[in-house]
Amino acid sequence: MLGQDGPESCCPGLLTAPLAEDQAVELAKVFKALGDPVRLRLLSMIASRAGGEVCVCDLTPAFDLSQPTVSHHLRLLREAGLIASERRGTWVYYRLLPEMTDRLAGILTRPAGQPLPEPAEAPS
Amino acid sequence: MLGQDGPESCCPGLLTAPLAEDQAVELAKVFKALGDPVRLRLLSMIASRAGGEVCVCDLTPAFDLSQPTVSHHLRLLREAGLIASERRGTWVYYRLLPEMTDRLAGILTRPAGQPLPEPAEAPS
DNA sequence: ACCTTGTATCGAAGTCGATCGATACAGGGA
DNA sequence: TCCCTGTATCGATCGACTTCGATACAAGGT
Repeated sequence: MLGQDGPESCCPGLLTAPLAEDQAVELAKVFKALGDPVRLRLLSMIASRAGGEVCVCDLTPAFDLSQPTVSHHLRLLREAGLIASERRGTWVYYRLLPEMTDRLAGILTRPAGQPLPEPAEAPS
Repeated sequence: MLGQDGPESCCPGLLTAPLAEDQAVELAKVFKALGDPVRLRLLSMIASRAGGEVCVCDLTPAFDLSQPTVSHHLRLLREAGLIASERRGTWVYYRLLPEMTDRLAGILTRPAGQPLPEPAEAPS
């Protein structure tokens, strides 16, 4: 997904060169998963947890939402490649997949020397 | 917007501490603006342009979309604080606001030493 | 003043997404 | 085996979003 580490497809960064259509579609799925306050809070609760794992039973009561709704949001985060889940006995634990957040951070980081903005010419 | 540079409110990062509700709401607006392939391509076309500015008249024909639709997407990117616009004569030029992408990159960057993930105990 | 071109706003149509209650599934304990 | 708890899936509802055509607005040229 998202080109992993092929040197040509994924990593020149959003801010360096125009994004191809299919790369944009893939990236948009991940950003869309982050585009909800509940999912952002879920992600930050999972990522900031010492030990790297959180039980769903600790996440659900932190929201004024039904259990199916929280489960739905966790599913979207998982399908976006941001978190992974593992069942151990009765409980399910979620953990951050830092490869994806690392990739997003890289995509949003502009190269060191940004050309200075000066007024453009009138277009054709 | 989004706490600017108060040392307490915005910048500990998504991955370090649980996000407060209102911070999550603000952040989600920006990520939601990035959660669409058309807007991602628009942003990357604007950001990667030498000179730092792009005329709308150069952006619109790059999509199989009506002119009002492209204008709508540009508006959402602008309202998210990702780009700014300026009219010069007949044409309108858009440019990247790198403060916002810088902030997102910082928010998605985890601190150097991430604690090693090891299985958690059964919850109460 | 009028027309022409570039851009934004408006209102409507169709699709997508968040949320819920009901229900199914998984696993441990009596 | 049966029940109880934790979690996921299903189906429906309702609001939000994307898209369009029509139209308004801005600015330059004739």
